[in-house]
Amino acid sequence: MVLTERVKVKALLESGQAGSLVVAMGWVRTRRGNKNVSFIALNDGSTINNIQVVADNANYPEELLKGITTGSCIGVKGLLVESPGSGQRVEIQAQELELFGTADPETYPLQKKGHSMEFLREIAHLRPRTNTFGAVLRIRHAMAFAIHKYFNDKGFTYLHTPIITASDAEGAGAMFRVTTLDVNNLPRTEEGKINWSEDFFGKEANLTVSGQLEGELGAMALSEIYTFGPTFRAENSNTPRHLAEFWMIEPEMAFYDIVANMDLAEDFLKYLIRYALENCKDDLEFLNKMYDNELLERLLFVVNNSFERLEYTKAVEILEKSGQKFEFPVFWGADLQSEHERYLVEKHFKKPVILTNYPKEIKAFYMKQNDDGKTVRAMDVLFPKIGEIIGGSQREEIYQKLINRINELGIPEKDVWWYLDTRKFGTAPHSGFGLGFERLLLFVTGMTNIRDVIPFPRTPNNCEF
RNA sequence: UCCUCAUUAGCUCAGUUGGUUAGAGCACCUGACUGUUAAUCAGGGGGUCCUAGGUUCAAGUCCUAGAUGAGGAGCCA
Repeated sequence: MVLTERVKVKALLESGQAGSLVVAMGWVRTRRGNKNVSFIALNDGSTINNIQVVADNANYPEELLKGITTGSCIGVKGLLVESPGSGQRVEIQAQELELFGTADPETYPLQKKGHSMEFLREIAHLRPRTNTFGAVLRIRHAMAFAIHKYFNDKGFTYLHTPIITASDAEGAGAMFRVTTLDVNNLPRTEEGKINWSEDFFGKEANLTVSGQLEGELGAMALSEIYTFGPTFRAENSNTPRHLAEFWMIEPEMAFYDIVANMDLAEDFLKYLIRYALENCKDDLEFLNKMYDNELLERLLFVVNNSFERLEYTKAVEILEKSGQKFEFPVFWGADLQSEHERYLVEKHFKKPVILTNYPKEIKAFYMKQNDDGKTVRAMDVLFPKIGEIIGGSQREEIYQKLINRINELGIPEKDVWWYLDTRKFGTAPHSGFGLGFERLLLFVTGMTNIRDVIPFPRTPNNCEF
């Protein structure tokens, strides 16, 4: 069988050109049949749907047929014909069968029955072969592509911010250290401290927790940029919404105020969800059927309704008047807890909410200070079930205000001198936000654990595969 | 990291107030069936009851510690 003759299953199912001789290759999902005939459900990952291969057993050696079990890999050459059976429009009447790789049914872990997500996480090297992960990974790809398309079409420049950074001022959480020093024999200074000047970069280095600060440098030249890359947080977070290694999209725009920032965030999210609805129909329908009957409805609702925009102060008032009993008290100045956010999104407004103008004490140093002296122009986009999907702000562009805040917080100027330079030379009003890619995927796929929307999740105590 | 719950066959789970030889469905193997759709039907094999201690005449079941997993919380995207 000639490999280059292969046609993808998706194309075969869509072609409807019955009568032509075709070659298909893929992994066997099930084989049924009797003494005379075998029905093989074949999948190559190009679509969630399988193509049915029909083989007359008499035409093939018993050894070959015996090897065609769930999980094995085969090639088939045959006639694409209209299927007499119900359940599929076309099927392949096999003329040649080639067994590329067997999968011993006694030891192959995947069965044709459904498996728990927990079990599949333990065999993450094989789970892409399941319907669920095939669907999730195709949707993940579609969303990554749509993100680039959206920004490209809008004239944004894709900026590659560094993954290794020596700046510890991002303040977004604990970092993973990057070093080439021998950890069993660390060089010491005369005071007995570790001598980082002997390390690879001549100073302490870590994996990035955010590309934002460098993103701002790009925006101060290219006007509109975005980053899309891996991000690392060494927090000991054990939840269905956190990963130690995740992907983040961070647009940063000169000449955008907080309102333009919100407009972009809302338009962006709606574009992505609409893109999924239009381009991942089969996969979404599968997920809707198998996991979450309200998934499609929820996606359509978000696309068709405007997000609620609300100031932090108003949110606190609503929560105080709600009569709800919360575990954590609500008062002006308190950081909103999950239960508060969930009440606003899922009970009060029943739609996505954008909260703005938070107290400056609970937000990062770089956020634009309001004239009231108390709040900053932060914005959090809150989604049902997911919580915070986007965090962003207008940035403080006035040098003196920014440096005052840095000093208040005790951030060493020498670490961020290059960041401060943007405010010194040709500063501009600007804004940006960060979208957690896997959190977006949680929402779009209806999966409930973030470890199930990334191929190989990294979490505390888990770095397998 | 804290709180709660769980861990029994390859997978998903049942297992009564502690009491004989630990069960089911699916998967797997064998056989039957001329077109099946998570095929069906009959039969068969398969167990470190998470680990280590302890209580007891007797522990899958009770107690202690640990490991692993899940949910909630915190941190955040």
